[in-house]
Amino acid sequence: MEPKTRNFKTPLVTVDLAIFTVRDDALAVLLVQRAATAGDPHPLEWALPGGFIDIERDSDLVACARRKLKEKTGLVSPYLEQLGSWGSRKRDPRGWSVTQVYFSLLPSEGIELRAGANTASVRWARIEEGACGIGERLAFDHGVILEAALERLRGKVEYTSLPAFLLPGEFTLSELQRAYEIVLSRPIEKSAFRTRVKDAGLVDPLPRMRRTTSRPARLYRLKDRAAPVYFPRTFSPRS
Amino acid sequence: MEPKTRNFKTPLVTVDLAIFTVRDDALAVLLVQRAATAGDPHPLEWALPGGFIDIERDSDLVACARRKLKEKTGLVSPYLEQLGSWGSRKRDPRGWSVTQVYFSLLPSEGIELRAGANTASVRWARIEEGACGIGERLAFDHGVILEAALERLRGKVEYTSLPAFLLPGEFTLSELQRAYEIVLSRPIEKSAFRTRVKDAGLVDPLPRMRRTTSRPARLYRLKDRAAPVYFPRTFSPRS
DNA sequence: TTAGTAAGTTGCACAGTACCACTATTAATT
DNA sequence: AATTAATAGTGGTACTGTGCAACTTACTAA
Repeated sequence: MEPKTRNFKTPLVTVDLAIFTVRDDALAVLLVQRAATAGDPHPLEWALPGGFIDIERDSDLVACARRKLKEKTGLVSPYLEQLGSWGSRKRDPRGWSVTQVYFSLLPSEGIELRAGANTASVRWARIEEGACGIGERLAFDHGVILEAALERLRGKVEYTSLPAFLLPGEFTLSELQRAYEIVLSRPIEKSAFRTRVKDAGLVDPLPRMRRTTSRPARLYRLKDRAAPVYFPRTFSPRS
Repeated sequence: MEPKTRNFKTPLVTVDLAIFTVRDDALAVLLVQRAATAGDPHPLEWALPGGFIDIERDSDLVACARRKLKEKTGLVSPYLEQLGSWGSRKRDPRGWSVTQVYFSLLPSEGIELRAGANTASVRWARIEEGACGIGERLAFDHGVILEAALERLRGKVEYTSLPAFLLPGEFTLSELQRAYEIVLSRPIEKSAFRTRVKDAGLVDPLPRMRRTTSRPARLYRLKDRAAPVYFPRTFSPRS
C-alpha cells in the first residue's frame, strides 16, 4: 500500500551551477544556451547550467551537482560549495519551482566544454569589470542568481584562499595575487599579500621556477586542495 | 494544452526552520513534536518546525518560511537568513526529498509558542554548553541540520552583530556581551567588546537606564534591525 | 558609613596589515 | 660586456583593532 500522499502538488526541483574560472586575465562564468525544443521555456536564451534532479541517478544534491559539473567540464572534483536556493511561483513558466544553486571554482587550463543534452552551446562569459554581472539578460532569474554568486565570491575572497582554486595546480605568488585582483577588481598590496599567504601555511614551495622574460618566480602548490583557508582579517586598504 | 511534462518524478519539497533565542541564560532552539497521524513518518519524535511548501499560498521560499515562523511564534519579521538545503533519496521514508532550511534569531520575551497543525507540542530546547546540539535524537536528518545551523551561528557571531537579534528591542551593553558569550560558550573581553560595538555604530544610546542592584546601565537599541553589522576582524583571544 | 557589585574607562601590548622603498635575478638591447 | 627593462622578492615603519589588566564610577544593602 502506498504511503499517505499529500493532496497538494510539490514544486519542480532543479540544481543549477555558477561555475567560475579566470581566463584571459578576467573572471568568467560558464553559460549554456538553451535548446529550442518545443515546450521548453526560454529557447536559445543563455542560462546557468543545470537542470532537474534525476531521482533515479542522483543520491543527493551534491551528487546531482557533481554530475552536471562533470557533464559540462569533465572535471570530477573542483571546488564546490552550496550557494543557496531560489524558489517562487513565478520564476519558471511551467509552475512553482525551486532551484538549488552550487558554485564552483576551477582552473581554465585543459577544460574542454561540452554542450551535452538539451543545450545548444556552451561558452565562458567574461564578467565585466566592476559590473554586477555580464551585461546580458539570462533566462529565468539566473541574472539575480549570478549576482548573488558574485557577491558571495567577492565577499569570501576578502578573507579566504578561494582564488587559489581558480588556478592550475602549480602557480606563482604573483599569479595568485593577480587572481585576487581580478576577482576584487582592485589592486592588492604585494608585501602584505605575500606575508599573509605564507604565514597562513596555505602553500608549499616547489623545487621549480616559472621562467618568463624577467626574473624567474618560485612555483607553489596548495597544501590542501579540499578546503579553503580562512585568514584572520579581511583586506582593508586605508584610502 | 498542458506544457510538456517531465517524465521523471520530482522530489518532495519542504521548508524547515532553525529558530534560536536566548532563554534562562542559555541558547535555545525551537522544536516541535510530530503528530501521531497514520502514514506520517517519525510520529511523536521531536523535529525542527517546518513542512511542505503550499504552492497555493506561498509565493516564494521566504514567504513560506515567514508563514511557518508566524504560525509557531506569532512574530512577523524577526531576523531570517537562508541556511542551506539538504536533499537526498534517503532522508525521508516517503521518498527523495529536499528541504530548504532557514535560520531565525529572535528575543524570547513575549513569545507565546503555538503548536499549530500536525504537531503534538512545541518547546524551547536548551543547547548544551559546548555540545554540538541538544543531546537528543531528532527526526529525519534534523540533528545534522541543527549542527550546521549552530556552526553557522557560532561562526558568524565571531564577526557580526547577530546576537543583538536574540535580545529585545532595548538592551544594555552587558546584556549584549552576555549574548555573545552564551552563543560562543566563552568569555569576551569587556573593553574591546565595547569599543568594537560603539565604533561600528551598531547601536544608539537611549535616554534611559536599566536599574538593578548595582550601578545603572545605559540602555541601547539597534540602529538597524533589518541587517547585521560586519566587523573587520574576528575575536581572537591570545591564550 | 562602609562593603559589595556591576558599569564603564584608561593605558599599554600585540598581531596583522598598509604603504613605501629597496634589492635581486633574469632577458633583451646596445 | 655593460645597460636597461621588467618582474620577483624583501625590509622597515606606521596604523588599526583587539587583548589584557588595572582602575574609577554609581548604585544597593547593611
